[in-house]
Amino acid sequence: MPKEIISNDQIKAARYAKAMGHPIRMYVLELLSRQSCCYSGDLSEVLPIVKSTLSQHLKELKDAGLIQGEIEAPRIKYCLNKENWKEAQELFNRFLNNPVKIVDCQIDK
Amino acid sequence: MPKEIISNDQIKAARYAKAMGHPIRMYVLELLSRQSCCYSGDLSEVLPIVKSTLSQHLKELKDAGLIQGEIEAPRIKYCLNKENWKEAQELFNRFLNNPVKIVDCQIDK
DNA sequence: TACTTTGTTCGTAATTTCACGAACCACGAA
DNA sequence: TTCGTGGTTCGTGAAATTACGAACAAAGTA
Repeated sequence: MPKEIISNDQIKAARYAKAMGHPIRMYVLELLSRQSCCYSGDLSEVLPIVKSTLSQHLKELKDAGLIQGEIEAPRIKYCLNKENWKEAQELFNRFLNNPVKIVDCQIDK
Repeated sequence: MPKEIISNDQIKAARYAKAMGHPIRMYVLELLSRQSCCYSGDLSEVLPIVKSTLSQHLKELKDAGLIQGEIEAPRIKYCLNKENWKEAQELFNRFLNNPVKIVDCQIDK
């Protein structure tokens, strides 16, 4: 949709950011970045939303490529998608840790 | 809205992430992180959207606290909101650079 | 086979987002 | 005062998001 002025990295970073743009999804991601995996039922017990809504949030994280589910008996085990998580880390690290210049605008007129 | 299970930091990070969740806004933020400031008109010339839409995106970034505008003659100069930008950096750095554990779930049953 | 557990999908409703054009406002210049 | 210039706000649609409950599906257990 946007022209070539917008880089692929910016589009990718925006997609990851959008997936992170909800407290519930942030919670899940942070949990998975510390705990390696979890089950939807465990989340459902703790979070203030019904399971169908949680399922939707998990689907969004999955569609964005940030997590992945693995069938395990009656349950489904969720973990980070390591590959894409790494990509997101790199994109955001590069983006955020750009040293902010103090020089004023080029266009000074 | 969410219970106490979700931390304030997660809510804040989600708010920043949401603001970053569009390629246009990503573009603006990345520009400002390299260039210290810019004018809406310059962006409008380059980006494939009309100026009213751009204005909306800039407002979202402003509302999220990531940028600020300063009136300057006929134009408005936009820069990063240094304070909040720093906060976002810290939140995301902490969040993203959590070393991913390889140990399996606690709940192994 | 019937029951239970675990999650997804469906249908619905309220809200928000995204994009556009038209109208408007502030302010310096003629 | 009138005219540009530069942006914002308003009004409007189309589409996406968020949330819920009900219904459904898969797979192990009685």
